[in-house]
Amino acid sequence: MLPGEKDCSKAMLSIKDALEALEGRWKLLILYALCSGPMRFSEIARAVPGITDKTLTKELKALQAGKLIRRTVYDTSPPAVEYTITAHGKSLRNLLHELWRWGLAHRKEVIGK
Amino acid sequence: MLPGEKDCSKAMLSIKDALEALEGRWKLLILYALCSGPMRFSEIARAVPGITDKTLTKELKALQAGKLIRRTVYDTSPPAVEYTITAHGKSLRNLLHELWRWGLAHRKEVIGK
DNA sequence: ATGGTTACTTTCCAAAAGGGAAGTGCTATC
DNA sequence: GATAGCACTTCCCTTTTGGAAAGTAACCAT
Repeated sequence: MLPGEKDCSKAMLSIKDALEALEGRWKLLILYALCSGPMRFSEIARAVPGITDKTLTKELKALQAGKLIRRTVYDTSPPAVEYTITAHGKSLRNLLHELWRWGLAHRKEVIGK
Repeated sequence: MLPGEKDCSKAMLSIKDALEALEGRWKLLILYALCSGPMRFSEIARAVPGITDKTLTKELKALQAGKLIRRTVYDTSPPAVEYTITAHGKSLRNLLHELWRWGLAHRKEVIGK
């Protein structure tokens, strides 16, 4: 920590916090899927291309811990479990939108014509 | 791939592209540091808290491959190497800003008051 | 001669990510 | 009676990530 870094590293630390909460290639995709409404486990698994059951379970737990989604169990049989995005999770919509636009541009710029 | 998923999964794939290009906890922090102007290797190492030389080297290579930064070598001794953010990299500024704001809110919401 | 700076690379190693496949307990359906 | 769906969990195994520390070649300051 050198002098003169204070303001810069404050923003740096906030960004670091955000990246820690959203780390990995799955969390934002899951949140994006949940933007269109509550979903059950198997629905999310189908909506997020390539994710395995095991990974989905883990990511859902992490998202709950970060208060980005809520888990509701309905006492039916077989039990139904619904995942809903929280207000805090919804506040990522702008970011998701930016990511979507940037991903499009990036594909044009780098991946191919 | 089920019917009815087309539009949704298109956005999903764009977001996936973006996440792939920006994966890991370091790339966005490095880009944030470079937003304030070109920097040399050791300057970036100092600006990004916690990163090691090895990791920095690797991430810089990935960022170059993704056309997000440019590497310029000055033939002095000892050699000076400068990293500059490209226009494509600069197009992430909104995203970085969103991340910064969201990180602040997240800390208040989850990590503690 | 010694030590420092620059921009890395290399080696070793531990931890985490994550895929595949199978299992679980219950129920609804054919 | 067999199969399928639900929401997971468990096991096994490979790959990836990434830290710590040392090395390197060239040069400069003391």
